Formats: sequence, C-alpha cells, structure tokens
Amino acid sequence: MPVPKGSTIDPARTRAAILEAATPMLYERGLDGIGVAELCTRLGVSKETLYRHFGTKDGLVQAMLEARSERVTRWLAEGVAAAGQDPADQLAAVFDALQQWYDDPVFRGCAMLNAAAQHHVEAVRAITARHLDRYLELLTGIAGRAGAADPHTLGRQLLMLVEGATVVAAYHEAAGAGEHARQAALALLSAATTRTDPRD
Amino acid sequence: MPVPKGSTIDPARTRAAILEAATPMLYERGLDGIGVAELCTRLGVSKETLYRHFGTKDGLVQAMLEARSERVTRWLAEGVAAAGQDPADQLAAVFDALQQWYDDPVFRGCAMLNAAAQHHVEAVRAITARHLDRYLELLTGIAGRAGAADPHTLGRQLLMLVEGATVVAAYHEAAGAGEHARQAALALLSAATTRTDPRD
DNA sequence: CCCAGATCGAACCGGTCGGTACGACCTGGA
DNA sequence: TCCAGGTCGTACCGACCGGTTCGATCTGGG
Repeated sequence: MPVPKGSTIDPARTRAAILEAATPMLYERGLDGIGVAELCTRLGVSKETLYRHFGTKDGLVQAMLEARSERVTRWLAEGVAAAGQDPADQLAAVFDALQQWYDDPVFRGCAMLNAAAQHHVEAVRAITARHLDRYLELLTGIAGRAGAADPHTLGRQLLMLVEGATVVAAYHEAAGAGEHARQAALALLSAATTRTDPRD
Repeated sequence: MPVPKGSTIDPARTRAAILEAATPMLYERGLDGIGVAELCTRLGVSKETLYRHFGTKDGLVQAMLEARSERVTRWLAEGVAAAGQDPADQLAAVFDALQQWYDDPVFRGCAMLNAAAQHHVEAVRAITARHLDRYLELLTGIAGRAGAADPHTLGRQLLMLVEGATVVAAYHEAAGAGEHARQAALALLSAATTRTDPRD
C-alpha cells in the first residue's frame, strides 16, 4: 500500500530519512556490498522513491559521504572546543574521541577512505580529499595556537597520525590505538614548540 | 591457436607470469574494477588457464596480495639494511623509500588496505593484518636497536606514521609526505630514547 | 611415436545489479 | 471536491560478471 495511511507527505524528510538509514548499511557492508534492491527493502522505501531523490546509486553514495564527512568533522571540532584553551588538551581530545570511535563495534575504518578505495570515481576522491582538508584545518589550527614554528607541517604530521591510527585500529588492533597516537601527537607538539635543545 | 608454436610448456612459469602481469592491473583498477574476462584478454591468457592455476578470482587476488606484501616488505627491509648501523638512519631510509613510492605515477595507496576496504572477506583482512604485522616488526626492530624505553609502543606509533603518510599521499597530496613523516618519526625516536627532560 | 596434459578461443550459463515502467493508492493544497 | 504529485509494489530490462565446458592444438616425457 503506497503512502501508508497515517504518514505525512514531506519529500525533504523522506530524503533525510533515506540518507540517515542508508549510511550505516553502506558503511558496514561496503558501497558495492549491498545492492539498491536490498537497500530499499531494508529502508522500507521503493526504488522509485530512492531514485527520485538521488538520481543514481552514486548520487546516494556521494550525498551520504558529504553528510558523513561534515557530521564527523563537526563531532571532532566539538570535542576540541569542549577541551578548553590549552592546545595540548585540544589535541588530546581529538585522539580520545577517535579511541571512542575505534571501540564502537561497528567501527570499520574511515568511510571516506574506504569509499575512495572502492569507487575509483573522481567525485568520490574529491570528497575524500575535502574530508582530509577539514581534518588538516582542525589540526593546523591547534598547531598554530600552540605556537608551532611551522604549523602547516605539524598539522600535516598530526593528520598522518590521525589517519594512521584509524587504519591500524581498523585492520590491526583497535585497543590502545588512540592512546598511542595521542602520546605520539603530544610528543610531536612538544618537540615542535620547544626551542632547540641546548644539549644537542 | 593454443600453446603458441615456439612456447615451452611450464605451468609454474605460466602461473608466475599471470601473477606478475595481473598485479598492476588489479592495483590500478581495483579488485572489482576489472573483470576476469578483460583481465584474461590483457594477460593474453585464456580463462581456463587462469582458473586452473588459481581456482577462483579470489584465489588470484589472495595470491597476488600475499606476493605483493612479501615483495614490498622485502624492499623496505633491504632499504633499511643498506642504511648502515644507526637506527635513526635506518628509520629515515624507510620514509625515503616510501617517498619514492609516492612519487611513482601509478601510486594508488597501499594495495592491502585498498583490498581490505573493497573485499569484506576474512581471508583478505587476514592478509592485510599480516602485512601490517610485517611492517610493525620492522619498525619495532629499529625502535629496539635505538634503545627506546618501550619499543613496542614506539613501533606502533611509527607504523601509524607509515600508514598515515601513505593515506595522505594517496588521497591528499603526495609531495613531501615522506619527508614530513620522516621528520615526525625521527622526532618520536629521539623523544623515546632521550631521558626525561630535567626542565619538566 | 604417442599420449598426458597445458593452453587457446569461444560459446554458454545462472545470477545479480543498476535502473525504468506502470498501475494503484494516499495526502495536501487550491 | 479535485488534482498534482509523492509513494508503493512489482515486474521488467539490458548489461555484465564469475565460472564451466568443449573441441582443437601444441608440447614434452616415456
């Protein structure tokens, strides 16, 4: 029965609901690990509706990735904002938040990196690059506030730690990945903001 | 024409040739980005031959990943061995070798990580985990020889830098990724092998 | 010299996938 | 009240994919 008796017709809400429900499925099974048919069945939505809102499966995937990137970045930025004024505390907050993520049973690595590895499509790579840009901006900001001599380099090195920790947590061993990365990040921050050691 | 006139019949060599030729194609296009039919055409090999040697496409993929993991690890280990006795030099050699890889026009990230992101199959994840183990062993060895207080932790942090640098080089900006990671790695090594700073 | 077996090329199969079409039904605004 | 259009369920389509089979052909060891 189309348009169930009590439901309100609200295209925008339908679209948002599809996006929200499809995100964890595509994340868990992989972009090509679940077909449109099964996706729609589990979503409780007809193919026609999905295609009206997103055009193609790629359209859904890209909308999903954009939304996820923004959501995750906002989540990290909030963690940083809640950590107070000390840049070292802010940096530690980033990795504490990451460890929380790694401990989630549904954690399967960074969705954007996974997508870029799966879909050799330029649009997806662009979303991934923008995602890394967002992270880099956050980390460079911390580096700058900490007074690093070269905030851009330090930010990039911190980005490598973030992504490296995520990879290791996803494919090797999640336990302690965030903590170890945090220690390394704080060591780098300290080294980059300390004048050259006179003993050298 | 089957078994071209002048060719020698040598199954082991055929298998090795398939593996060698298929590897760059699967790496460049992605595991699901190229079908068995096209693969065989480009390889100049019939489907029957491929299936005789590898059983399934997954069999080919796994054999290819195993071989690549060993090859890459050996390549890195040789770079380390050629760097002399100083652990810091050995560590630097790792990242110099990585930068060489990043600068290769066909560089598309770590094949094992890509595979694990694409194929949600346990066997592939296992190969990826073993690959990270090999890297970890190499880096922990360097950490130990450098006299780090906790070589296992430092090794893991260095592994994060390696994988993080590879991710950043693949999806963000390859230029300088190896150098930045090397600087960070040396800073971590230095911090982990220096007694606590008395000024703290 | 002859046979086991490696290889080729091409046809073929069942299944799945992304995407479309259609008739029916329900809601909300004019 | 009526109509535009959002939604459903289902059937359908063409393309492709992994894998099998078969007859023909060539090599190398006994």
